[in-house]
Amino acid sequence: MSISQKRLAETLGVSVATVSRVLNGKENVSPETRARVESLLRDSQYSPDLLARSLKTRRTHTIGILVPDITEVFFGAVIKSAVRFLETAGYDTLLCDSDENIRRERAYLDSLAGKRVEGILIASLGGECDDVRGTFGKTIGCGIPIVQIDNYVTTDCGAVLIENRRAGAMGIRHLYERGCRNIAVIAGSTREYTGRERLAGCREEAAKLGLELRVREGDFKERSGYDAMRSLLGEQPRPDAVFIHSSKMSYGAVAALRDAGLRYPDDLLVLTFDIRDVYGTCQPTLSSVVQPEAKIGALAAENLLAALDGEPARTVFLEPELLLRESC
Amino acid sequence: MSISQKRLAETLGVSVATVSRVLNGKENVSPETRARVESLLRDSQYSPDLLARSLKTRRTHTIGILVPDITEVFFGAVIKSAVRFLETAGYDTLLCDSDENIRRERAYLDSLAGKRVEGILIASLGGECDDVRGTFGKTIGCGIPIVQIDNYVTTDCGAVLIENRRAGAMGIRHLYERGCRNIAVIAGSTREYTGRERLAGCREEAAKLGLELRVREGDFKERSGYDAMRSLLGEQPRPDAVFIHSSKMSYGAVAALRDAGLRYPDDLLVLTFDIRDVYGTCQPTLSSVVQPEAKIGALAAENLLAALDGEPARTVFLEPELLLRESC
DNA sequence: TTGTACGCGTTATCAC
DNA sequence: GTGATAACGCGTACAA
Repeated sequence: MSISQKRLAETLGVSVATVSRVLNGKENVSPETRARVESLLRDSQYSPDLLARSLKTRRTHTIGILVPDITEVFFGAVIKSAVRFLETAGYDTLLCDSDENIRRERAYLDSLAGKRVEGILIASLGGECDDVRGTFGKTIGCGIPIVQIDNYVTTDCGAVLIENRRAGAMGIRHLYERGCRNIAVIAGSTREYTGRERLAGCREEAAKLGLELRVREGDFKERSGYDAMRSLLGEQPRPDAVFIHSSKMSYGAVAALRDAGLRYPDDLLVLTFDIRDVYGTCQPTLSSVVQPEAKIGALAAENLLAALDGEPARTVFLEPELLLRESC
Repeated sequence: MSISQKRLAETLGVSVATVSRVLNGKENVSPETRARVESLLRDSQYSPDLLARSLKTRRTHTIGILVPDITEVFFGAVIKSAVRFLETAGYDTLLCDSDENIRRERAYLDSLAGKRVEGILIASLGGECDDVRGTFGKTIGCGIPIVQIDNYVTTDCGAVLIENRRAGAMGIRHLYERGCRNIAVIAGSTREYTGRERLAGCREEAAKLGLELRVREGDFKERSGYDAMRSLLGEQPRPDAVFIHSSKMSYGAVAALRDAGLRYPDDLLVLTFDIRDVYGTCQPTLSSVVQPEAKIGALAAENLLAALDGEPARTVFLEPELLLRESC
């Protein structure tokens, strides 16, 4: 238990109002009393009760950030960027990891609302549309602005994300230009927006180029990437390129490739997603479609703060980038 | 703004007390009134004000977790484990990333105290001892129990961590047994406990074995690992083994090795820290001294909850483990 | 310059 | 079974 203003006031023989004034740096307090209060403030372990303060001022200066997996490198970068931006703007952050669990996502959404955050940045797991509308609906109904990142599940609030179809198309086009005509895709879950869109982009581009696409669907995690690649390698003819739609699935897929005794880019080309791997830990180095994480985080935060000022939150689509290394 | 109990009560023609009773599932309320309240509760977007509730009940059921870098794989695993444990025990979590910044660590510590968390799990950056005592002192003075993880900076509160000296000794011993007599160490910052202890363990074991140790000090991050390895390779004779004390430094060091045209384990053996790399992304696979992350997280959380019940928080040292793969 | 009093949304105590 | 009402810690309008 920390001491309260009331107690401070009692021991000092002044009123709580005076203590409060000193704490908030108000002008109308005499230098002597101010000095006395500040002196006591230093050695008595006073810690202002932010809950009570927020209750009174009706402001928390707090933004919630909710992602499916905090250990995903992409999310880590986005979060750090957003948190720095918000910190500069004087906002505190509440970080939540739903662990890819839609129930937990909802629980966190309720919890954040209960904590009276002033806005939320969310990479939702997004189910069916009406379902989602229901989930976000309650939060928005409480007057809490939301900005989506990564996953775009509803038009009811703003979003900052890449043009995922373009990312898919970009990958297929590149592999085609490298001479591949027998391309396989390991897609993320099509129950999620990013999974669907990236795959749709691939299909569109393939259709334009007159290509057949072999598709496997995973869940964005290592294991599903491993299994999908294994399954693809069991087919004849073997694909001449594989485009994998998440970083973790890519690592799994590369392991499956190696376990099958195959090598990239010799036996087939490999194109990944969200892998920068600056230090070339994975050899040969992996080419990848990457997102501007820092820009996404900062822009989403900026967008959200604008929404707090009443502006309708915008939806911004950024350009994905093709990071070419050795794998294709 | 979400609706309040008062408003609900008004529209229903009952008192706030009744609404509160229904919300808290108290028995003494008639079935009919309960039904009426619950009905209204459903379509009016009521979200209980957790701030007000905590202010009144003087409980937040919230634990703060503060680490230097949320993207570090080790911390990610510890956090997830701790959060799950706390969730099961009915506790909420406030996640903070100090970004290796001691000033930010202190700011978060104050902020968490202000938010009236009931306990804190911290992997501190830990400076000089008195300094630290000052930092934690205020928090502990407020009656908030702390349990340290990873870094052990003060005896004033409990801790859950590995026997870091043993981890260092274990690594040197293993490399010695593999025939190495010219071992180099890339240590973490000796201004941090883990950096100091791991290095001390190495030195002790080396002394026992009659070995000279070549030591470089880094800051746990990739770049410093790269630079340290480069510097080591510039020396004659070249070391026959390198023991690197963090995962990120290891990736940097491996890159430097490769850039120098050398290979492990042929040209020299490599032993890393905190790298599990289940899918063998880095080839040849890296041997590593690893920590039981899940156990650390759960045990630390359990320890902290016990401290909330008045038990003095214990300090627990766990065994590091040697994960042997191909690199040594 | 300083103090008194009120209210933020809850829960809990006490009457009825 | 239900309704006033006090209190949690804080900021502030109003009085003094």
